[in-house]
Amino acid sequence: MSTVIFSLRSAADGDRLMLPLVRRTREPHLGMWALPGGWLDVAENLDDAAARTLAETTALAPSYLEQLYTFGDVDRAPSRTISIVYWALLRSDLVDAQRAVADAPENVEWFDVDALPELAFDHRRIAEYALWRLRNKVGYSRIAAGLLPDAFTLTELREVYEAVLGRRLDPSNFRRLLEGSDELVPTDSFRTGKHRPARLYRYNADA
Amino acid sequence: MSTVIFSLRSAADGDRLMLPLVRRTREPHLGMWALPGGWLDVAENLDDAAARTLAETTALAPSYLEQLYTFGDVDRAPSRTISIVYWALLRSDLVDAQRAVADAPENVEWFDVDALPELAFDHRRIAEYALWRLRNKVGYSRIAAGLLPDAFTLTELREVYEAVLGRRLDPSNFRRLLEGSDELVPTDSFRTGKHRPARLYRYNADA
DNA sequence: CCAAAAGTGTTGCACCTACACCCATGT
DNA sequence: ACATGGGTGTAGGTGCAACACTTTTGG
Repeated sequence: MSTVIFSLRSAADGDRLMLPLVRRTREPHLGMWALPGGWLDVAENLDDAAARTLAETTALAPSYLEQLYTFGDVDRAPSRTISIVYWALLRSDLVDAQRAVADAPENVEWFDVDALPELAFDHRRIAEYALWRLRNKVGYSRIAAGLLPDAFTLTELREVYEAVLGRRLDPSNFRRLLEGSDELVPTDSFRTGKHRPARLYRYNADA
Repeated sequence: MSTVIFSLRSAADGDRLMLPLVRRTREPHLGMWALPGGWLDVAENLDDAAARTLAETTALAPSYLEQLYTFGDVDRAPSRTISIVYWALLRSDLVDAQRAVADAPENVEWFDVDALPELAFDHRRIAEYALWRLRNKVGYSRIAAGLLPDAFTLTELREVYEAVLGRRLDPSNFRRLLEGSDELVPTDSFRTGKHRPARLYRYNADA
C-alpha cells in the first residue's frame, strides 16, 4: 500500500506542487527514492490504512484522500505483489508548521513534481498517473481547497490552481467562476498586505 | 476479484442495458445473486485475471475492460477480504451469438440495470458505482462502440447512448456531434431496412 | 501621485439545444 | 402517395476567454 502525497511548497518562482519521497532501506531497490507506504493491517479498512501509513511519514492528517489504482503486474517485483495506491492532499500551512516543530524525518524529502528523481519499482508511472488525476479533478471539483488553510483570498486560490495546472489563469474570469458557484462563501475578513486588501473566503461546507 | 459486465439486450421497449449475475453456490449468501468473479492466480496480472474470470462466466472476450475500485471494508464479509473489481463491456451481437450456440450456463442470468434483484455482500453498491462510471465515461469517450458490432448506423449508436444514459437524444445534434469529431469514419455500406438506407460507420482506429 | 493588486464590465466566439425542414426509400 | 426514418439548416442561449476599465491600498 502506497500513497502519492501532494502539497504546495514555496520556491523561488512562487509555490510549486511537490510530493514527499522516502529512501528505501531494504532490497530490492535499496537506497532509491520511493513513494511512502506501509502494510495493511488485518482489521483495518483501506481508507484507514492509507491515512495511517501517510501519517507515519508526515505526522499529519490529509485534507483529501482518494484511492488511485491497484497495481499487480507480475513483473512489478521479484514475485507479484498487489499494491493498492492512494493519493492525498496536505494543507501547506500544516506541513510548514510540522516542519517547524519537528526536524525533517530521516529519509524523507520533498520533490517538485516536475523534477522527480529516479524512482523504485514503477513508482514514477504511478506518481504521474496521480498527478494526471489531480489536474483533472481540480477542473471539476473543489479539492484545491485541500492545499490551503481554512480562509484564503481568491488570488491565493488561483495560485493553487496555477501551481497544480502549470499554467496561468485570468484573475477576473477566475473570480467570476468561483464567486458564481456556491462553493465559496465570503467572510468579513481581509488579507492586508502591500496593496489593496483582499477579501478572505472559505469553502462552503454544505454545497 | 469481481467484474461488473454490461451489454445490451433487446426488450419490448428497445434495447436495455443489462448485466449478468451468478447465483452463489456456497456460504455466505448461498443462493443469492452476485457479481461474477473468481480468484487471482499467482502469476497473472490483474487485467488478465479479470478477463479470464469474465470469460469463465460468459465464454466471451470483453470489448472494453477497466479497473473499477478495490474494496476492503472490514465488515464486508466475516473476515476482511480484498476485492478488486473491474467493469467490462460486451458486444451485444457476440452475446447473442454465444447464446445461440450454447445453452445459457446454469446459475447465470441477465438483469436490467434498473431492476436488479437483491445482491450478496455489497455488490449492489458496486454495480451502481460501475453504472455511474459507465454513464460518465460515455459522455467523454468512445466506449459506446464496445457494445456494438464493428459497423453500425448513427441511429444504432444513438440508441446505445440512450440505453446507457437512460434519456433520449436529439438525432440531428447527435449526428453532428459524432460526425464532427474524428472518432467515426463513414463506410461505403448502408443498412437497408424498412425506410431510407442509413450509412454505416465504424470507429476510427487511430483517433 | 504612482505602482500594483482587487475587483467590475463588455464583447466576441464556440458550442450546444431545439426545432423546422428537405430527402430517399419500402409499402 | 405517404409514412418513416435519414439527413441538413438555422436561430437562440449559455458559458467562457480576452481584455479594457475602475477602485483601493501602501509607499
